[in-house]
Parts: sequence; C-alpha cells; structure tokens
Amino acid sequence: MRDSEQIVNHAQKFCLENGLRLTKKRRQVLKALVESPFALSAYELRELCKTECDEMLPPMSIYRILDFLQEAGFVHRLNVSNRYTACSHIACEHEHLFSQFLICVKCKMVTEIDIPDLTIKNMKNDAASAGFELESPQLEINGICFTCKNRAA
Amino acid sequence: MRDSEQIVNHAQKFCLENGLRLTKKRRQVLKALVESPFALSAYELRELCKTECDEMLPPMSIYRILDFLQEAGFVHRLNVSNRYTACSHIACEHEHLFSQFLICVKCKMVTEIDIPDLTIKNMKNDAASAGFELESPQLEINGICFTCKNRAA
DNA sequence: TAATTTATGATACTACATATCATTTTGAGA
DNA sequence: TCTCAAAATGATATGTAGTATCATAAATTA
Repeated sequence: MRDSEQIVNHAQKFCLENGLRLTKKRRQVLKALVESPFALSAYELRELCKTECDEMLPPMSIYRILDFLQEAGFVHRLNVSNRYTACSHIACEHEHLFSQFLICVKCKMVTEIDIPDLTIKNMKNDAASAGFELESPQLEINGICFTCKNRAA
Repeated sequence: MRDSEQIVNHAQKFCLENGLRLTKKRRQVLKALVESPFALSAYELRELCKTECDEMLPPMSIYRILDFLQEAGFVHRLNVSNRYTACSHIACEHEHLFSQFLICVKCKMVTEIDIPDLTIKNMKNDAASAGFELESPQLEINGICFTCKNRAA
C-alpha cells in the first residue's frame, strides 16, 4: 500500500506545520480509513485496527481520534450511515468547501466529488425561494456505481 | 388544529381507497408529526403521544407505525438526524419523487421542497462524470430560515 | 363463530455514542 | 536532564437509537 503511506505522510506533514500531533494511533486509524474503499463505522475501525496491530482501542478513543481527524480535515463523517471516510483531498492542496459523497448501494464504495459551482448556485436559489439560506452542505447520495451496474447487466 | 385534522383525514381516505388501515395509534402518531414544525425522533414521538393520550407505546410499536406511515408515503425519515417528519404532500395530489429537506440549524424547523428539474439534471450529470448513477435522492440540507436569520440581525 | 391475517405488546438485546474520572505520554521551560 | 503542565489515551459505566423474537389482541374472511 505505497499509496496510502504517501497520503498519510502528507497528513503528517500538515500536522507538523500546524502544531497538530498525528500520533501513532491516529496515524493508524487514518491509514485504515485511507485504505478502505468504503466508509467504516467506529466499531468496524476498532476491529480493523485490532487485526492490524493486535490492540483493541476503547470506543471512546476511536471517537476522540475520529474527532481529531475530522477537525484536521482528514476524514469526513457520513451522517446517513454513521460511518467515516478519508477525505480524498489530503494529498492535494485544493481547497473544498462543498462535498458530495456518492455511495454505491451495492458495493458500498464511496466516491467524494466536489459539487460544481453551477449545481451549488441552483441549490442556493432553490433554498432561497423557500426562505432558507444554505449552510455549506454536505450531500450524501445513494446510487449505483458503473462497475456494479455493468455487473448486473 | 383544524388543519392537521384535515390532513389526517386525507390520509385516512387514501388508506380506505388502497386497502390500508390507518388505525387509531397510527392516526395519532401521524397527527403528532403533522402538527410538529420540526422533525421528531421515535422516542420524542413516544413522549408526545403519551402526553396527548396518556398511553406509552413501546418503542417497537412506534417504529412499526413509522414504517407503515413511510410505506404509505405519509412521513419521511431524515437520515441525517434520525428523525421523522410528515410529508407535506399528504393533502395534495401532486406526485413527488425527489424531495429536499431544508433544516434550520437554529429552530430546527423543516421545510420540504421539490427539487427543480434543472437541479436534478445537474446532479445526475455530476454523478455520471464520477461513474455513478443516482438513485432517487433525498437531500437533507442544513441552513438558516429567514425568520431566524432576521432575528439574529 | 372459527380460522386466519394483521396489528400491537413485552422482553431482551445490539450498535452507536458519550460522560467521567484515571493514567500515560508529550513537550516546554527551568 | 528533570519537572511540571498539557495533551492524549484508557477504563468503566451509562444513555440512546433501533431491532429480533415471541406472545397477545384485534379485525377480516370464510
């Protein structure tokens, strides 16, 4: 998993530059998330870390670590499924305010895309017509990835 | 609450026409949801029904009733907050496939709007570019309602 | 009215999450 | 390098959302 190492190293570098501590366990949780194609629950992460390093973190620690990783912008929480997924922009500079998560209902794979400005503009207008001002939205949308779709056909 | 009665009666009529049974308890849960400006959790509904009719439904019953009401199209579940809200189209004929819920982060009020075709089209395209085919999405978006916004200013 | 289906009740349990206090680790300054 | 304070983690207990399962009650149908 050369790739995931690299991404985690980016995170490490970011932490050093910003006075954050990417401890061993935080690294480990982040690595697990980076390597997973689908979002993981806190307890799934716990299991995963156990098999990886033969040590069972208490739930509280997992949640604290996830909080830290979210604060740092390394992971997102999918509210719909109570699961966590690594941000796909850890290794790039590219700022992203509005994220959209496409979740395959078959294989559970998660793809994070930026919402194009046009779509956001439409959504803001839609909301304004109903008397609402949008906060930076995080969209979580179910669908079928083309891989699964082709397999079905 | 003349209005909510009327809406519940529409639901009743719909059930009669479609071989569904809107029992007393189902009616009661639906009425509570119709009258609430914000989404309610299953356990909040339980409390509400108790104060209304002095009888505490077991959690399982609440969930079963909510399942029924969802199947019938009378209520929606907000996945982000694990809460339930009455569909705003019970009393109108108007079909709606793609719903968007605007949730005020201040007062928690929920507004259900239809997503305009243009916005949907954009979202479908966005997803397709990432190798996904959308399922009929339900969008749950946080924001501030103009009432709260004006109050703040 | 009996039999069958549908709805609800009761008990127990699982998963997700947090409060709280104890312990360990880390980093900064003397 | 040692000390101390802050940050991170551990442990225990508990709260809350949701479900599995089996029992009972109510309503339909024959």
